[in-house]
Amino acid sequence: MRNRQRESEQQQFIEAVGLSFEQAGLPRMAGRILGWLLICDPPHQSPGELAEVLQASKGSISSMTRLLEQLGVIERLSLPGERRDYFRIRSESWAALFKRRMELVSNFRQLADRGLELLSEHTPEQRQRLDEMRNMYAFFEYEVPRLLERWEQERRSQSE
Amino acid sequence: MRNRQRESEQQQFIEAVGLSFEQAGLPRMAGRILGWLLICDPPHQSPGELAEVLQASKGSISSMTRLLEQLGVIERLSLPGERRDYFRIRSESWAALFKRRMELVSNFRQLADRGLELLSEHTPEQRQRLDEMRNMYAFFEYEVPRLLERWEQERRSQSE
DNA sequence: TAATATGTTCAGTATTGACTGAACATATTA
DNA sequence: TAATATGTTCAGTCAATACTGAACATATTA
Repeated sequence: MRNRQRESEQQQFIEAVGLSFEQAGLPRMAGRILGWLLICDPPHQSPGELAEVLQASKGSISSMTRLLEQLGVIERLSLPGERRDYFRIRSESWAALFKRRMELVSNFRQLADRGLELLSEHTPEQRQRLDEMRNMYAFFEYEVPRLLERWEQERRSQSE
Repeated sequence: MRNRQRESEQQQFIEAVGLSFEQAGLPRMAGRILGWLLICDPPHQSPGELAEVLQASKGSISSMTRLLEQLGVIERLSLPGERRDYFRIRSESWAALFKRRMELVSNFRQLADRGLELLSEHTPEQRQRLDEMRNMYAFFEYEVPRLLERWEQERRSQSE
């Protein structure tokens, strides 16, 4: 009966996902929820179950699931004949997260443009810093969505 | 004499960069420093000048410039015959920042692998969530460095 | 050597925001 | 209707950390 060991490994995995989420700038508890939803059986869990497994308050589970839902990472699931709600990971979750992150890139490109307006009367040398910033973020702003499309295509052909 | 207006616009730009930096998970003051270094004249500034313009303590300037230096975003500059140090933006700054961010992608791919080990005895259906996560992050872990290379090439050909 | 100019360290403060837990809402069953 | 089961809201707590400011370090000039 290696159940203890297995549970401990699961807990460690959950914490690791939590920490990574925190590094990405999201609340740790949101990461913990996601960590558990990645390995739990069945793959859908009720708020109550989440609170118990993660030893968190119901309030925290409620607000973090709301956040994850808004981010497009999880979805709510209601089963016929059951009054409880469930959450599970959306299949597009990671692409959704990635897209959200890419908004920052667009934001930085806009900042560069704004800076260039400020220096509109200045010499090319003065503007070079902002030109480089702008060019690079514009490049990624254009190319990353294309990369995502390529990924979607590959995924589609994989699942056939 | 529209000097007041100009200064106010500069301050607003600095704050905007600060806020964007904060959204990206870095200290706001680091963003402010970068914001000013993007538009200042001359493009290099001493810690003292930074503290004055940004109305920040010398301590904060000292630790934030250290951080930005470690991140590869700015570099220290000492001019002959001057005892003061200066900071300016590195030309590779944005690529350096971007690469740093991409470490998170690699991290998430590794997490997915770790999860898959935990579910090594489970059915393909059970493992699907983690498979998708792994596949997507592995895709970007591979492709984004290629994109960065393409960018470096374009940049080189631009500056010729 | 003292006086000045410059920069760093670090202990302490202040602020932000994640998280808790109790009160409240809603639905279901008896 | 009361009793139970479930979920949300929100005021308050706590911890992490960005930032300040004073003490300290270092270098330069007189």
